[in-house]
Amino acid sequence: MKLYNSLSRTLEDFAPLEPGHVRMYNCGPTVYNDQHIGNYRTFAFADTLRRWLEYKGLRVTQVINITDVGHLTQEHLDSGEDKVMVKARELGWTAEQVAGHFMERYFQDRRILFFQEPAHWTRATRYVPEMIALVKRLLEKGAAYAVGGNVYFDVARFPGYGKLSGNSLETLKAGARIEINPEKRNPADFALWKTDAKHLMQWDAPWGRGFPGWHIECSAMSMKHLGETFDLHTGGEDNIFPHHECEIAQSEAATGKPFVKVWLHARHLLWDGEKISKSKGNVVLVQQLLDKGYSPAEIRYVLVSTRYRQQVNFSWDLFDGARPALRKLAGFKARLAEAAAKTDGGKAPDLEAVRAEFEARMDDDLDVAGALGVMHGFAGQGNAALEGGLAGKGARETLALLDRFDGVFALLGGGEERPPDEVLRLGGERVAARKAKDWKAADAAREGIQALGWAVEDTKDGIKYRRL
RNA sequence: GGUGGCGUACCCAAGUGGCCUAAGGGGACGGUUUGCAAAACCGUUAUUCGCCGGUUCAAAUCCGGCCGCCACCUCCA
Repeated sequence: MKLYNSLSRTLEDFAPLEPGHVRMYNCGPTVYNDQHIGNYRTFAFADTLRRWLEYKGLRVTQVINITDVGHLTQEHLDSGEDKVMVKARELGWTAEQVAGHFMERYFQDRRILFFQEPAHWTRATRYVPEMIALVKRLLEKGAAYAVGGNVYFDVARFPGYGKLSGNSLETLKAGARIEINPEKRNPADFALWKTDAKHLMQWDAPWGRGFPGWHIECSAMSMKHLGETFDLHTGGEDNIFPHHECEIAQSEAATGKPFVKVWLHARHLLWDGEKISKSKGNVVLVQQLLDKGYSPAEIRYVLVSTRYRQQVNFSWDLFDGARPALRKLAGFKARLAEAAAKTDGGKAPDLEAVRAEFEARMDDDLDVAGALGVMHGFAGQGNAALEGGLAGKGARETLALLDRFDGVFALLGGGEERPPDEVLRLGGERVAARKAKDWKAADAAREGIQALGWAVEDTKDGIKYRRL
């Protein structure tokens, strides 16, 4: 399979360092706030990547980090407060409570959206000793320096600095909006450890009581669980610089080995043409989508259906379109399940050809849009085959392939929702009325059901209900 | 100022040198089916890929210029 490596800026054939076993690290959320739909797009990409690797028979060791130490923001630089601290003050909570609360909300959303559990959740606060050890190692190698209780990475000592982002020390200097910090040897030097008595979260370190720099956590945690060189590292495009650039610098300076083989970055999504941000008031949460009546599968469909490397512009229209699109696939699956129980008959579509086409799409840097197109074409062919009498063994084989595909997207797993009792009661009335050919009463029952937000389908196998 | 990316129908989106007079989904319209519907199936909906040049037997796909949009360089998925 091919993956687009941000580091080489080319499509590369991917093969894990250890045959059959992929080691992957996903940059996760900073838990000082609810994660919005844009965040979940990136997480959904990582989830899909893992599912695809597993489809291909590879074992995947997945690590997802949780940044539960805040990091300094521009507007709070003077006060020395980070995001978690600001939030803690707003809510009157401790930093731990803030992180714990939003982490729980994040986990809940992930369950709702059918994300798989990683092998390891790495919370930054649980890995401070590893970070300190890594900082020590960098100091010993002369790649970092301590000054006034702080430790900085010395970018001038790492020639590869800039290889991921395309920046160079010169261009960074030219566009510098970084305030000059007299402690630093080079303005691009970044903090590995900050000594700060006022910070809410502090740990003892050889350089003073304080807190770790942002970038060091990912290097320490990923290398602990995945080794000094591992296969895949994902994140949002905003992580390319400075975060991932700095991770590469400190990791490779410490080990002398390549850090990550393939870097994968998901592009951001916009909402109605604008970047999602609190100040624009366009932050959309998973819970809001659920409240509006979109199902988890519909949300997932929208999140996943545009290729991760493509910037996407979200709007309510996209979510509205997901229901009918998904209905075709879910209806196909339900019909196959019914036909599977009957005696053999009809002719199945060319399953081998469909499978090959689907896999070719996914192998091409996770072309989910293309793969979904194959699934829709498959549903079209399959439905036509069912109309032509496909049943029994052929239906079972067709269903098995559909299920196999869906293992990658997790869109069709949810069972049929049971309609409310009132809908079922009216449905019973409609059945009786139709039997008596009392069309007026039958129509009235249908209208009543529709008023409750449900649709009916009169099939030869009985009445069926579907959410509008 | 520097760095990276994008622009395909009403909307979303695949395709990156010839199977393209451009997948697929949504929407719209017509047909089959249905008591009427719904669902399903069949068909129609871009001779054209931001604009202008160039390379080539051949370009949405390569090159140059222009226009527009976005991201990063500061916390951000």
